[in-house]
Amino acid sequence: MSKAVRTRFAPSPTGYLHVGGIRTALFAWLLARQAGGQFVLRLEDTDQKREVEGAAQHISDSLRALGLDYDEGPDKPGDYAPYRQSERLDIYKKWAQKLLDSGRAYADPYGNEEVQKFREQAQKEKKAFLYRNFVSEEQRNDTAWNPKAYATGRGGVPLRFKSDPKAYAWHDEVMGEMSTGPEVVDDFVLIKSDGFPTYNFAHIVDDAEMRISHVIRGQEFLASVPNYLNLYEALKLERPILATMPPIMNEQGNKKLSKRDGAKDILDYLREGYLPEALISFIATLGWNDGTEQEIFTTKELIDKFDLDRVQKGGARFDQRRLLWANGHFIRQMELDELYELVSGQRGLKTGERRTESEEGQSFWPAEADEASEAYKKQVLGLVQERMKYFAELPELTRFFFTDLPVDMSLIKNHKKLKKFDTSELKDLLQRTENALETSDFSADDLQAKLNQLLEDTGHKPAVLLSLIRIATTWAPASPGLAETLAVLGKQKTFARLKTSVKALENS
RNA sequence: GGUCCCAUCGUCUAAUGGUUAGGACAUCAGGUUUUCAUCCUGAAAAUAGGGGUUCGAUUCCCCUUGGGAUCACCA
Repeated sequence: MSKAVRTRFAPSPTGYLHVGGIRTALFAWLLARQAGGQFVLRLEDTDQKREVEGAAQHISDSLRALGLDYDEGPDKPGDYAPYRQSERLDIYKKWAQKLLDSGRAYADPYGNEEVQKFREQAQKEKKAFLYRNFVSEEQRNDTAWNPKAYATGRGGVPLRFKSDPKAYAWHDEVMGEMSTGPEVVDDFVLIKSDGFPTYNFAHIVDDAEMRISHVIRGQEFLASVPNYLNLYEALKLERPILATMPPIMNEQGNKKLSKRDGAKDILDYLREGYLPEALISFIATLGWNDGTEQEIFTTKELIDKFDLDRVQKGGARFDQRRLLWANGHFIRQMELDELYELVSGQRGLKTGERRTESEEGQSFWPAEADEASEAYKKQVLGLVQERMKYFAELPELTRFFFTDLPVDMSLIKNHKKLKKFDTSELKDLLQRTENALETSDFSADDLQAKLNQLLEDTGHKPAVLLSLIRIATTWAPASPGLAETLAVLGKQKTFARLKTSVKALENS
């Protein structure tokens, strides 16, 4: 019988989450959900210096906003609580003692400065730095590590792992068969002088204690795996299934995507009106595909189809344009009522989940739409749905439906057809338009019929007449179809704008 | 420099010995009575290089080149 699937996402609370972290979390979550297992959030806050206030909340907000719900976590205690490493110091102490008892750990005889010198020496010799080359066997047997210094933050001496260097061959669910020689196994620090464990030690202990079945993480840890394998053996722990994710590269493709490269907070995408499901689909296909020609996946499909075997080994670049396309795709698929609620901030971006503070009640409508009725806004939204790539575009797409835009003659002067006409001719055409639409009931169908008649009567091409009317009634660089737009604007606004435009042409 | 990983259109990728090397994003050109977008049609666009193995290599092996990760009391 196979072990129950329990996966974890274990970030350190040092800031926000970007697509890289989210992808790791997503894949771990998918694995748990498809197997009916559990997904655990664990905070690796063992470096007090780097901890950022509010980061923990930010992380859980981000996961929740995307629908990556966790079964156990700092704010959702389960059988293996606590889920914050800073609250698990006793557990690491217990395991450290085991290593001391079995002679597999020792008190670090050197201070920081000395180690730094060793490192420089190794670098000068163009060799990889191996700590164990600088300690004697006698030093490595010094198990008189003072546990009293533990967690006091004062006068502590680091505890080192006494490694047993050997060659390893192991299987990685993504990378396949891996192998390394003994030269990469080293005596790393288990417990720092401040009494906190290192990641290298804490995660091994926690994954075992928490019964984690699959460890999914970025390739920055790949080189350390032999050390971990050595530690598993010393601890007599069964090792979990390992899966190494390829890096997500920046847009230039020359290094791993990072905050420095402008990798955005995933919540910023939500604030700009990207849909959680579009983000999920996009991020999942950054380094994974199901082998078919399907390009867009619902989260449900991902749970069904995701497979570590099909994760790429090489890095993939983050391509903003593809995300934009995916988001537009999801927006077009959406029911108008649902889209309206999201765009109007009537519900959080993630259905059925608690909204995060930052996005609660966020409306994307332009301020000018405040007084407009829901029915009116819905009609407007229906017209721009297929051209909106993300919600933050809504104001520029719809502002003219709610307020009169200033007359901008450059729209006519720069128009390739209209610029050839005298303003008096254009003015005349607008007046004929008024006459033609006077009897319309302002339904889109009837408007279209009247406009067709006008085209016939004036003998002008659509590119001339319809362009002119479109500009004169919106003064926007772009707008939806003319008949639909006028139908939504209504007779009153349409005529008011036509008159304004006639006057403007007279005065120009 | 040591160690490990990777290498198909600009980008994300399919094809795990036999295909005119497929799809999508982006780009360009046409079409859908105006604009922007959608949608449709079409175009251009790739197996890094060199050796093997094989009747036959994108695919297997080796070398070169290129790229990435790592070599912390950070994770």
